[in-house]
Amino acid sequence: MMTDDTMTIRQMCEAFDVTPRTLRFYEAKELIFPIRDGTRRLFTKRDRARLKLILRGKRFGFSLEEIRQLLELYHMDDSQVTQLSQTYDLALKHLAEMESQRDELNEAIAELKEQIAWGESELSRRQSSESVA
Amino acid sequence: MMTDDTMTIRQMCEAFDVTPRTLRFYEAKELIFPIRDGTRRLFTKRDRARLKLILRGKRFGFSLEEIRQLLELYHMDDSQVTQLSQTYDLALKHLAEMESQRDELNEAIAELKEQIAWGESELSRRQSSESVA
DNA sequence: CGTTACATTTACGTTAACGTCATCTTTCCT
DNA sequence: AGGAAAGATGACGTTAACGTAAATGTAACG
Repeated sequence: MMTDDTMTIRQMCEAFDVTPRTLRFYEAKELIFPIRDGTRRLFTKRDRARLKLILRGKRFGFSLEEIRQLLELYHMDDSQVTQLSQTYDLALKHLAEMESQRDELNEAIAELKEQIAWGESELSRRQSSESVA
Repeated sequence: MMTDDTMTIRQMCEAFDVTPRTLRFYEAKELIFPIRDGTRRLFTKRDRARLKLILRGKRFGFSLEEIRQLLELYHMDDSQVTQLSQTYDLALKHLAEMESQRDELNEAIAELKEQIAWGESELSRRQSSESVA
């Protein structure tokens, strides 16, 4: 098989819409761990799963460091499950944070919708009086 | 009345848990417009409403510049309603973004819950075998 | 009137998260 | 073989969002 399930840095960039710099940066920060083919990076399925979570975390406003810690929960090799309970606590904290963020977001959406409705009425008002002016 | 509905910078800081530097910074960036009593800043009800929206926007990962533009929708003096439709479009874009963010957040919450459940089962497994080891 | 206590302005410092060269191998293609 | 293309490694630059320190002003209190 040629497709031994790894991807080059270019393929990763296109697949996830990031730059090579970003991927190298994430590796330096120990968020992903591409294997090496000589000097080149090869990204595994695990790296892709992690990158997906990283990008999502970023959209939620988490820092890379926070994300790095959360990734420990998702990708725990059965060996170093030592800090599991600690990681578990962290996950619960994040869960609570995300749920409250969701609630607040729903609230904000409702308010924004109200404002938009007001804007719509204003727009139509101005349009109907336009011919008069 | 002593309480002419304005607050000092200290009161603001305690009320919103921010530093003076932050408030001055937001003023410099034209996100809030405290009035002056001589050289001192006095924050009005309008400033407080805006600050609340600013802090919320930040929690959702919006930049201060994005927030500044959104604030135009919430605080539009009937005079310069000129760019209303432009602002209105921006609000719709943000609404869509927020709704999609909410959906994704719900998805992430579900996944995180799954992981936490897995973590729980692992923890109990390790605990039951602890006496054996 | 002196001294705390809080404010203001100015300006340089800091951190996160990359961007942007410059330089050097490695690889692939004809 | 020999260039073009892709990848790697520094190293310095950049932006946002404040932090922090210095110098100064002013207001209230005993």
